[in-house]
Amino acid sequence: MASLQTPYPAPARVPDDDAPRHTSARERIAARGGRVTRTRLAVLEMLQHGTHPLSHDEIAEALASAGIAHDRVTLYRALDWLVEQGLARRIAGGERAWRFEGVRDAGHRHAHFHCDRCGQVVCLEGLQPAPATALPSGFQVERADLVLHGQCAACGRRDEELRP
Amino acid sequence: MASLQTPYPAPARVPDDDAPRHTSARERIAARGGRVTRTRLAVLEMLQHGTHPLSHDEIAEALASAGIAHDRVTLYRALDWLVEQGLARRIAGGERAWRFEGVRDAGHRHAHFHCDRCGQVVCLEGLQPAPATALPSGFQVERADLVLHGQCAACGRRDEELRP
DNA sequence: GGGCTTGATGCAACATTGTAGCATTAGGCT
DNA sequence: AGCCTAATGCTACAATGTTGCATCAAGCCC
Repeated sequence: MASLQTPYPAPARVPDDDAPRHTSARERIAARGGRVTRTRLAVLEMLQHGTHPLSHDEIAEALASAGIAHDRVTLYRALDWLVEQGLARRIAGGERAWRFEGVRDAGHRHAHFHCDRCGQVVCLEGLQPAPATALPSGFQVERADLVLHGQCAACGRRDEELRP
Repeated sequence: MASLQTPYPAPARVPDDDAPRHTSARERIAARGGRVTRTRLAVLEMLQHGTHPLSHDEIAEALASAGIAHDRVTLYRALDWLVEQGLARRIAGGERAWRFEGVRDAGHRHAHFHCDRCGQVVCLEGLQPAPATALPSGFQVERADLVLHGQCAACGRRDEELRP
């Protein structure tokens, strides 16, 4: 009977990198043996400094307005690579599209809040799933995704203004 | 400061129906004022008796092999309607596609396990997110989705057989 | 610094999942 | 049995993601 210690176990596959906050995007990419290209660089920097998970679309838009030439497919592939290397994480939002956030501390995980009104996703530091109870025999958990759904503060305020 | 009692609060919008297990699919559909059509009937029965959440595709296939004529769009709409009426729930799996499960007890919610090998999703009775800690001010939670990812028992066994 | 190798890119074409509009069918009420 | 309209079935389209392949450029070697 496999019992589950915590839904947020140690990370599986991140190499020999503790990703201290001051490591530059350029160094982190090179450290994985990947080529440092303008797309990867810009995307990783964007994710590292972002305060909430970004969708492919949002990233593409930001790249465009930063004057960085890019192709839809290239961006998909860059994101895939970053996730594969443990430099970014993929979050299933409420919609079909994935969202991505930078990974600073490889061991650190947190829940997310998805606003069903505006679609915004925010990270919830300090909120984690419970130490889980038993799982059916033979099941092995690698990670847990906890997504809270509801209405964010901004949408709540907008609501109040409309009918106070 | 809004504080969060539990990530699985009481259900929001399900009408005056406690959906006891012995209520037939036909009755449950009619009780909501919907027309009892072969598609809705077959889908709801499938979801009610299913042991794990089904994808649109799986449902379509099952309908087809049961000889029930159906259109892709009709199935989407039937599922939408069932969810809207609180007779089914929509679960975001790891993939892009939604999965659906029947709602027996409206108040009852549970977590899900997604096998990253075979893609199967199973329901985890008795596993719920922790009583959550505080949320940023102004945030209102309506529901929480907890999805554990890893390897299911079947895939684990298959693995052992290959290299014991 | 210049050339080479191969990983990364850009493009075009395709796949999957889901929606919208609209004419037609059939559920269920009288 | 007939009527009204909710559901259906088509077609067309939108959004998101993937594959194949020719071309480019990162970074290694000299």
